[in-house]
Amino acid sequence: MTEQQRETPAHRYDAQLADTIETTWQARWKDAGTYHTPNPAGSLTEGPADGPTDLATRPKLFIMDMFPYPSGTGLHVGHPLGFISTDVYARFKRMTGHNVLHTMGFDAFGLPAEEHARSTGVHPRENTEANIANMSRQLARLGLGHDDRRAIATTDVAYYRWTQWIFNQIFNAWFDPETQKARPISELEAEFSDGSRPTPGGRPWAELSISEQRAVLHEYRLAYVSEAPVNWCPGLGTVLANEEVTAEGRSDRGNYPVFRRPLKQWMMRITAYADRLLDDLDLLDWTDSIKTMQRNWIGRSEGAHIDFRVPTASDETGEVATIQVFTTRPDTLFGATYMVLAPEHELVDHLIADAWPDGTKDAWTGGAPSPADAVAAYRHATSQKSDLDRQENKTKTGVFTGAYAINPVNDTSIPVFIADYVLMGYGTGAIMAVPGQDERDWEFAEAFDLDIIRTVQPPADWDENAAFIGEGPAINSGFLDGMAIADAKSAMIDHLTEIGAGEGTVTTKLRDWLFARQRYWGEPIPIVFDDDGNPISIPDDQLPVNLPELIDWAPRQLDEDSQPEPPLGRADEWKTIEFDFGDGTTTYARDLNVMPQWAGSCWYYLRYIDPESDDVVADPTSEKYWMGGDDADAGGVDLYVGGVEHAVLHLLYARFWHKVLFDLGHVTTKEPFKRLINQGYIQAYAFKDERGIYVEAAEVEESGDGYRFEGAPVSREYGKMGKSLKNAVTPDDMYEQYGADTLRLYEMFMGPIDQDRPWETKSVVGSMRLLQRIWRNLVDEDTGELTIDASPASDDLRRSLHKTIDAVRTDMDALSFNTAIARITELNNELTKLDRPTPEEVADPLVRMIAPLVPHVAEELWNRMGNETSVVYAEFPTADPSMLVDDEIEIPVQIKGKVRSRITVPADADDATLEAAALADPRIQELIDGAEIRKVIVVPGRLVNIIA
RNA sequence: GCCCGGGUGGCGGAAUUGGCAGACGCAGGGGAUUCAAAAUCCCCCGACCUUCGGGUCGUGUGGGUUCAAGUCCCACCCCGGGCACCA
Repeated sequence: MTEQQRETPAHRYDAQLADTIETTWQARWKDAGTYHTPNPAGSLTEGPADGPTDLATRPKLFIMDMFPYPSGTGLHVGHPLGFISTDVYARFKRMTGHNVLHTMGFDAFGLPAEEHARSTGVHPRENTEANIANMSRQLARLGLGHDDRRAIATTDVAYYRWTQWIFNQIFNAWFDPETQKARPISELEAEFSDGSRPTPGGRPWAELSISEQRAVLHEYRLAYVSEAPVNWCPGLGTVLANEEVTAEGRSDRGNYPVFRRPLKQWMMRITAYADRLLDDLDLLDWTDSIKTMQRNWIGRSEGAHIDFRVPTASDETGEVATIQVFTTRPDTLFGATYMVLAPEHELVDHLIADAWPDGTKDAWTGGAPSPADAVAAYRHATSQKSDLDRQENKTKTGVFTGAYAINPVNDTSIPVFIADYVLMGYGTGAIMAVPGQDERDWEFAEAFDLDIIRTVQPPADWDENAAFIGEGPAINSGFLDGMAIADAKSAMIDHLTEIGAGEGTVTTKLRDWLFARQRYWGEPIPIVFDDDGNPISIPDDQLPVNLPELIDWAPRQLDEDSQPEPPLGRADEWKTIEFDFGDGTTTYARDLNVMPQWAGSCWYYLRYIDPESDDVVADPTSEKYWMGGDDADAGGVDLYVGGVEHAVLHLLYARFWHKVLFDLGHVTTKEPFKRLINQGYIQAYAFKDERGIYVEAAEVEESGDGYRFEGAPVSREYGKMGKSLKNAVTPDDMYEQYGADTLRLYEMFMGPIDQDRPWETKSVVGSMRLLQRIWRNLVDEDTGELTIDASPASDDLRRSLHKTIDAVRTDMDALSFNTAIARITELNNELTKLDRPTPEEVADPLVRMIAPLVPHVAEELWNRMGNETSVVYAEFPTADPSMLVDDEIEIPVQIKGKVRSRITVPADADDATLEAAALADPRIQELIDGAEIRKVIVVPGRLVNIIA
C-alpha cells in the first residue's frame, strides 16, 4: 500500500468517486429511458423501462423552465439555478405519485448567431447547432431528469413549421367585439357574403373583386400589414433593431448613420385582447409584482373621447375639422383653455392658419413669420431629438398652429398648439389641456402665458401656483359645480353623449405588436403578396416555408436615399413563387421579413407535450391532460420558472397567442402558465486592480486588510457573473472539483429560489461535506461495505426522523430547498453522533429524501442498499403523525416578557398545569420573591408569561 | 416622480397566526487524533458587562399598539427592480 492510498480512504466520497457515480448513472438512466414521460394518447406513450408502468394514469404535473438561448460562451454556474430548482421539484413530485413532464429546449433564433455568421462566414445553423451541443452536454452533466425525446429547438424546421402554422391561424382570424373572441376569418367572409353583415363600402360582397375582398378582410385580421418606422442603415445595408442603434443615432457596429424609414411591417392585434389579458391575471398564481408589471404595461385607463370643432379649418374631405381627444378627466372640460396635438398628428396640416391671427402672443410663434414656418421648424427640431432627449429634458416646448377650436361644453374658443409632450402613440395623439388639474398642462400654460381655470376646489392650504390633481368639489364648471370627481365625470359623459360631442371610452398604453424583423436568422413569414399588394397566407399543407440557404453577408454600401431591404430580399430565386389560389396560377412575391425571437418561445410548451405529431400542433388528448383542460380555473403549465426579465414581453405575447389558439379551439385552457416563479440571479464578486482593470477573481486572496491579487491590493465589486468582469465560474470547474451533486446541493442551499445571491466558491465545500458525511454514515470508507443494520432506532432518533420527513416534505412542496437541506443536515448530524451502525429504518428514508436534490449519489446508495428499481420512482417517505409529538416538552417561562427560566412539562399539559409548574419553578420563585402576581399568560405548548 | 420588492451576526441565510431571534452552512477560535500536517470527530462562536449564577442591549432609524413585535400601525432613511410627459 502506498503512502497516498493510506492517506485517502479508498471509498471516500470525493470528486473522483462522484464523477464515477454520476457518469455511470447518467448512462444507465439514458439507456433505461428513466425520464421518459408517457403521454396518455398519440405519440410518446412509452414510459421508462425501469419505472412504474402506470405513470400515464397518475395525476399530471407539467414543469417548465424558460428555455435558454444557446450562447457560444456556454454556461456559468448562475445559469442552471432555475433548472436545478425545477429538477428537484420534478423529482420530488415523481416520488409523490405524479406523472411529471419536464424537458428542455433551446430558443435558438436570434441576432448573435447571425452576427457570428457575418464575422466568420459560418452558417448560423451550423454555429447554433454546435452551441446547442455544447450546452446540452453541460446541462446533461448536471443530471437533470429531462425527457430528452421532447427536446426541441425553435430553429428546427419541424418546429418552426408549426410556428408558421400558428401565424396562419392568427392571420386567418379576426376579433369579434360582440363575443370578445377570435373567430376564423372565413366566418366573417360568410357574413359579408350572405349579407348578414354590411360591407364597409356598402356594395354587395359578390360585386367586389377578389383583390377588393382581400383588402376588406385584411382590415380585420389579427395579423396585418401596416407602415411602421424602422432603423435603416444604408452603410450596413440592413435594418437594425433598436438596441443596435446608439444614442447618437448611429449603428452600434461600424458607426454608420441610421435613418428612420417607414416600412411595411407585420403587426399583431394584441390590443384586442387587452381586457382579457388584464382580467385573467386574477386567475394566475404569479407574484403580485409580475402581475402589476403586466397591468402597468397594458395600462388600461377609462375616460372619454371628446370632439372639438375647428371652424377655421377643414379636414381631408372638406368638412369642418374636428379634433378628437382622449381624457381621463372629462369632469375638467370647463377648465380646458387650450389644446395640444402631437407634432406628427395628421390633422396638423389642415389646421395651420395662413397668418398669425390677432391676439397671437410672441411666445406662441417660436419667432417664425407664419404658422406654417413655425410648425415646420418645430417638427424638424422634434425629429432631431432622440428619445433620450425627450425623456430627460422635460421643459415644455411647442408652437401655435394659428387655429382655434371650440370647447363643446361652453363654446369658448381656445388656441390649438403642437407640442412634443403629447405623444402620437397614446390615446388620439391630441389632448385638451386643463392646466388647473394637470401638472404638465400647468407648466406649458405658464411657459406660454395661457389661461388657467381651476375646476376642482383645492384645499385651503394648497399652493396657488400648482395644479391640483386631488379630490374636491367641482367649481367654475356650470352644471357640475359641487359634484365630486366621479359624479362629475359621469355627468359630463352623459352630457357629451347627449349633445353628440363625445362618449365614454377606454384606452390602453399597450400597442399592437410589431412582429416583423428585417433579419435572416428567424422564421420566414408564410405569406405571399398578390399584384395589388394584398397578403395571402401560404396554405397549411404547404408549410414549412424554409429559410433559403442564402448567405451573402457582405455589407452593401448603399446611399442615404436607398430603400430598406431585408436580407431575404437577396435570395433572388426564393423571392417569388407560383401559386394557384383559385384564380389561376400566378407568380407571387414572398414576404421577406422574419419573425421576432419572441415567436418561437410563445408556444414551445405545446410542442413539449407532443413534439412528434405531423398532422396537429399537439395531440388533443395529451394537450388536455398536460394543460389541465378540465379545470374551471386558468389551467396551464403547473410550474414555470425563469428570469424576471421576461416579466412583460415574453409572458404577454405567449398569453396572447395562447388566447387566440383557445378561441379557435386548438387548446383547452384560458392561460398557458398557471404558476410562475422568478428565480433570483447568482451574482459574484469582481476585483479591479489600481489601474481599474478587472483581474481573475478566482486568484484573488483575502487578507486582513482587504483583497490582494498577486500581492497588490485590489478593490471589490459585486455584479453579474461573466467574462467581462473576469468572475465567471463554470459548471465544468465545479464538476471537476466537487461533482454535479455537490453543485446542485450548494445552489439549492444558498437561499430561497426567488432571491439574488452571491456565489462563493469557498462555501461549496460545505455541501460537499454534507454528502461525505451522509456517505460515511452509510458506507465504510475503507472497505466500501454498508454500515447499516436492521436493529431498530432509538425512540429519540425515530422521532427526529419523522419530524425531518414532515418538515422536508413541506419544504419541498413549497420549493424551500434551502430549509429542506438544513433539516436533512440536522438529521444526518444525529446519525454522525450515533455510536452504532445506522439503523436501516433511518437509512432508507434518508436516501429517499436526498434523491430529488442529489440524484446520483442517492441512486448509488439506493442501489448498494439492495434495491433493484430506481430511486427516481421510489415513494417519498411519509411521516407517522404519532411520531411528531413529544411526550414532554421544554417551554420558556417569562417574567414581564423576558425569558427567566424553562420548565419541562407533558406536551399536552393544560393552562392550569403550566401555570402551576411555572410558579413552582425555583428560579421563578426566587425572582418573584413574594411580589404580587397580577396576571399569568399561558400559551399552551409555547410559553408562560408572568406579569408580576 | 410613480409602482413593486428588500434591509436580521464577519458572510449566505432560519424564524407557523405576534410567542425562546440567529436553525443550517461558510469563515473564525479551542480540543481530541497525528511524529507533524491534511482529513475526520467533539466543543465554542451577536455586542457589552460579569462575582461565571447570570445581567443589559440587540433584527435600517424614530415613534406607537401589546403581557409579548424581526413579524402589526405611523413617519423616515438606505439598497435592488420596473415604469416614466401615457392626458
